Amino acid sequence: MRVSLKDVASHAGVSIKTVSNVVNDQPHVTPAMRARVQKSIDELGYRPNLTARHLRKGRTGIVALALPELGNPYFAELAAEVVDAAAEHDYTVLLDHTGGRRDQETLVCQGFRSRVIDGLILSPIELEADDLRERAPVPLVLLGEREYDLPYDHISIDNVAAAREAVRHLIALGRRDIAFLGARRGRSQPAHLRLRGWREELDAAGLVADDRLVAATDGWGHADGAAAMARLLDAGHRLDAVFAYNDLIAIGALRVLSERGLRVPEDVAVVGFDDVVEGRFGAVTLTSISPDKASIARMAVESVLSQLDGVPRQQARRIHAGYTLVHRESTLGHD
Amino acid sequence: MRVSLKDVASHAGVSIKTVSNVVNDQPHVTPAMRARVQKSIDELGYRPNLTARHLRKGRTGIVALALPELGNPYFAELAAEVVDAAAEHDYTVLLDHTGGRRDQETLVCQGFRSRVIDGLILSPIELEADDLRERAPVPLVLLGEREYDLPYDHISIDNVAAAREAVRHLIALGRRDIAFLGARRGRSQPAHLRLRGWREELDAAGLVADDRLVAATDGWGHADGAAAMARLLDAGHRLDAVFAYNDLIAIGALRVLSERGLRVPEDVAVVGFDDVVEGRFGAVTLTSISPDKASIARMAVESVLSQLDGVPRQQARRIHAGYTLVHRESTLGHD
DNA sequence: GTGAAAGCGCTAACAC
DNA sequence: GTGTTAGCGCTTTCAC
Repeated sequence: MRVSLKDVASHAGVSIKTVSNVVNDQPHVTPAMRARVQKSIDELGYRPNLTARHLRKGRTGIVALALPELGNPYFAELAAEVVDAAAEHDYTVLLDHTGGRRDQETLVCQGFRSRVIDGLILSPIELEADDLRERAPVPLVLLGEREYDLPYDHISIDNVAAAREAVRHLIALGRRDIAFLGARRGRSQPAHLRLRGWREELDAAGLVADDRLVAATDGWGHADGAAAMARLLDAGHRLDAVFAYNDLIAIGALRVLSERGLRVPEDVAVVGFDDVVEGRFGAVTLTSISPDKASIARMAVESVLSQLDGVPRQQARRIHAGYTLVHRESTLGHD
Repeated sequence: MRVSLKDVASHAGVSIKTVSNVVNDQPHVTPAMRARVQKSIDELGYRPNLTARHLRKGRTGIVALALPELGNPYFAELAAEVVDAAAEHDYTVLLDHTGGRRDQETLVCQGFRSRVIDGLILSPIELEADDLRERAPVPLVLLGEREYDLPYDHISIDNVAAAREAVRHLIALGRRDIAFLGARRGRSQPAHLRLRGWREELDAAGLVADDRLVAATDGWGHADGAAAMARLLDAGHRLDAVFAYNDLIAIGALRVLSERGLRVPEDVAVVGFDDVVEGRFGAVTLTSISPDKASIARMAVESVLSQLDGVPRQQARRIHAGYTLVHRESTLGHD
């Protein structure tokens, strides 16, 4: 049977309160008393029951992280950062994956597990503002590209600016026919941010943003990128560069390009988004937008914890994390 | 303020117990009563406090998964499977990463968070048997390649057999000088299983297991594989095949091979281990041992839950999950 | 500085 | 079928 505070108290011949004081490092305990209690704790092998503590304090020390999919290394790398950031505040992370499905995302927000987590960090894909009409039962922070007009903090990089920088880089290389891979198929959202950045930068450069060079995908994996690239090539449109929604799509495209005998970057330059490790080790390393994952994670955790301490946000904060464009072979050529 | 069972009870004009019965779907409640209580629940927006429930029941509904690193897609993919497997039993997953460091692994086992989790699934790297001398405070299941003589279930594929199959495949291709990439540098463990499989199969085929063709690495990432491959090539040993400890190392090696102008598989055939998605989309797709991640995850969760229901294991079970060798371009040649 | 007692929200005897 | 009550292990006033 497990040993409780009470057991320690009677073993040490003191009251529960005193033991509690020792356990919680309260100041007003005499050193002698502290030593005596500590001895009992050690002998009995006492360990505090966190569930009970949490019930009492109203906090669990757990924050949930709900991501579309762990299989995508970007999210996996981000999850690792969140775990670290949370650990710095003595918080642990409960992991969910929603599959990017609206029902799952809604469920997670509306208090699924609400009483066992202190807060939620969510990276939504399909979630709509309506799904969040009623206030989330715990502090909530949103991550990622989707934007909502809701009173929740939202942390992301400036997707439009980042996309523009990627396209600008391609244009500077002399490319003119720049495809976009990874527009969402069948989503209501009119133009997501990275696609908008692609369009804006092309417009700004006086080039045409040719919709025939926009390839939609069902998902965001390698296979989706490969399929989209193949479709574009099969359609016979001229193109000399590709800007992909993310690295996985870009890498899928790279594969098809090589199968078709097209050289990267000579024939087609490619830029991805996310800077996943995998992009640094292909036959052609991938130029990519590199979001500052560590600071995204840190800010997300801090947002949750500050909401926990203070009043719930009336006003959403839109926080932009940093990013850089990392130049690699897919736009530079081999050394 | 949050609404509790008591609030619902007084609102509906019934006792707490009745509300509890409704919430927990107990059989003996009249439909009329059930409807009335449900109405109050809905109006008040009641949601059960899981912490309190768990304190009472002694279970939290949470199982921890401690992995070396999420950045490695194998672990990320495995984590996703564990989340799914746990969900089928209405369990959720608390994620940890240990960084493969012994102190972290020990901490996790010895009850770090023990009172808030019902069980632990751990994939150890550096952990030694001594670190587990005193019984873990919750049901524990071990995953992965490390083997211990301890009373805990251990789930993995048959690493020796799988490695032998990989090497056998290489030999069948006519390769004779088969390198092993990814032996652990500076670890006490004399021969880990995949290395042993490499050696055994070479012996069985009457070939020499040349230790000069064994390249140690510090870690298990792309960069480690690239460095090891480069070292081997620089040393000038003749080799016509590579068997890597995992896919990431193999992919790093692939990169170096291509930089050096060596063709895969014509000059050097390569086999990896893990079958991560990434290996299916490189310029050269990667032949790999594919562990049945879903069943590993399922068995791990089931082991924890069965220990929770029954008596703690006196006898460890060593469970082997299935695997297959997936043939791809790195040993087959382009189509 | 230390002790006694209340109560966090829930479940499960047991009584009605 | 439904109500009453004790108590899971802890923290926290409030006395002493």
